[in-house]
Amino acid sequence: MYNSILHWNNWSEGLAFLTIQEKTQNKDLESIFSRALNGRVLFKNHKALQSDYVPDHLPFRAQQVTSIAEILAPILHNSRPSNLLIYGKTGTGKTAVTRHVMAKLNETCIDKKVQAMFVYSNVRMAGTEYRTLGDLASNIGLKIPFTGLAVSEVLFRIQNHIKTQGLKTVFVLDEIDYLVHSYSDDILYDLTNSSDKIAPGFMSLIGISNDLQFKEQLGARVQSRLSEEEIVFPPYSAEELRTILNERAALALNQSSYSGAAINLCAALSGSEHGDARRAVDLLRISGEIAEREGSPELTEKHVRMALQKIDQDRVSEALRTLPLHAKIALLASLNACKNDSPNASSGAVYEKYCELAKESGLEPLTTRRVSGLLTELDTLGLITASIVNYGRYGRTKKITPQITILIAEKSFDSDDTIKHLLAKTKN
DNA sequence: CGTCCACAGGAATGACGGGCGG
DNA sequence: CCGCCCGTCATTCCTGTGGACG
Repeated sequence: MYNSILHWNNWSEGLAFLTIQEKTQNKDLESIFSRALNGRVLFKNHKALQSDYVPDHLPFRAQQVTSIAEILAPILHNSRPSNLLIYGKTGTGKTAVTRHVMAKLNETCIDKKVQAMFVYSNVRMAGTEYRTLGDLASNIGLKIPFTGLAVSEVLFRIQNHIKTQGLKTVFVLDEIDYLVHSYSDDILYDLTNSSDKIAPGFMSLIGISNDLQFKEQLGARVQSRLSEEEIVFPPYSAEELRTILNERAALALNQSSYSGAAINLCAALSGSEHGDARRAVDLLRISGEIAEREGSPELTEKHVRMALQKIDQDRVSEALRTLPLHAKIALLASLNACKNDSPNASSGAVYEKYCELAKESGLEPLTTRRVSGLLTELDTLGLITASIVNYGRYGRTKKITPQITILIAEKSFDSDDTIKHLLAKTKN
C-alpha cells in the first residue's frame, strides 16, 4: 500500500519528494500522513484566508457599505440605480465591500421577489474586452462563444438579451482602469449609453479602479455617465490592518495556534507602505501553510518572515518561467551587460548583448523597438528597473538595472535548454 | 542659446494560429 | 469548407525630448 502511494507521489511531486523520501523513515511518514488527515492543527477554516473570501464583517468600512447600499437600493422598487465609480488603492477593501453589498442585496431581492441580477467581473482576470463581455453575458444566462464574434456583436447580443428578458442588471467591472488603459473607453461608452436599446430592462455599471487618476483618462462623454456617483476608499492605517488581521485569524486559525506578535508582524510587513489588506491576508495564509507543513504547533514570527521570502521568490520564479523566449534572452542580456563593475547599462548596450545571445542560439534578433518594449515589460514585472536618463549631448536612454541575480534566474530557468546554454555562458 | 544625440514610445499594419457560424 | 474575427507578437515608420556641448 505504501508503495502505491509513494509511487503516485513521485509522479505528482517530482524530485522534491524524493529527497524527503530518502531521509524519511516510515514512522515519520506516518506522522506526516496522520497529521494531514487529522489535520486542523493550525487551520480551522482555511477558506477565510483565501483571496476570494468575502468576510461577513468588514471593519472600518461601514460608511462605504452604507453608501453603496443606498446607491443600489432603488433596484428594490424596480428603478435603475445610478452608475458608480469606486476608487482606492489595492487592498483597501473595494472588491470585498462591493461583493458583500451585492450578496446582501441579492438575498433581499430574492426575499422580496424582486427580479434583479448582480454580475461581477474582473476585467484584468478576463483579459480582454471580448472576454469581459463574454463573462458578463454568461452571468446573465446568455451563451457567447469564447471566440469568433465581433466585440460589437457580443455587445448587441447582451443588450438584446436584457431587452427581451426585461432584465434588471447591475454590472460590476473590477479593475476597470485596466480596460481603459489597454483598450479604450469605447465599450464603456456603449454600455453606459444603451438604456433606450434595452428597455424595459436596465443596466447599472459599477466600476472599481485602483488608479486614483483613472477618471481623467476617460473621455468626457463616458466620464459624466459613469461617475454619476463616486466613492473613495482610503488606505487602512497600520492599526486598522492589525484589527482586520486579528479578525481573520480568529476565523481561520485555531485559537491557541498563533501569537499576537506574529499577526502584528504580518500587518507591519505588508501594510507599511499603503495599508494593503489583501497582501497582509495573503502573507498570513502563506505563513500558516509554512507552519503547518513544518508541523509546528504554533504560527510564529519566524514563519511570517519565511513566508515573506517565499512570496517574493514565487513571484519572481513565476514571472520568469512564463516569460516569452525573447524576453528571457533580453533579461539575460541585461544581466550580462551589467555583470562586471557597472551596476547598470544603457538600452543600446543591452540590445547589442541581446543580438549576440540571440545569434548564439540561432535565433533571428528582434528589432530595437521590440526589445525596448520587452525591457519595459520586464520593468513592470519588477525583474529589472528601467529608468529614463538624459546624458544631454550623449543622448537619452533607459538605464537598465537588473533586480534579480543570475542565481535566481538559474533556479527558475532550469527546464529550458536554449536558455540554459546562454545562462552558462552568461555566468562566466 | 540652439543643436543634436540616442534613444523613447505612439500608431498603423501585418503575419499567424485558432475558433466560430453557416 | 469558407469567410470572418479573435488575440498575440512583431515590424516599420514616425514624432518627441532633456540637457551637455559648442
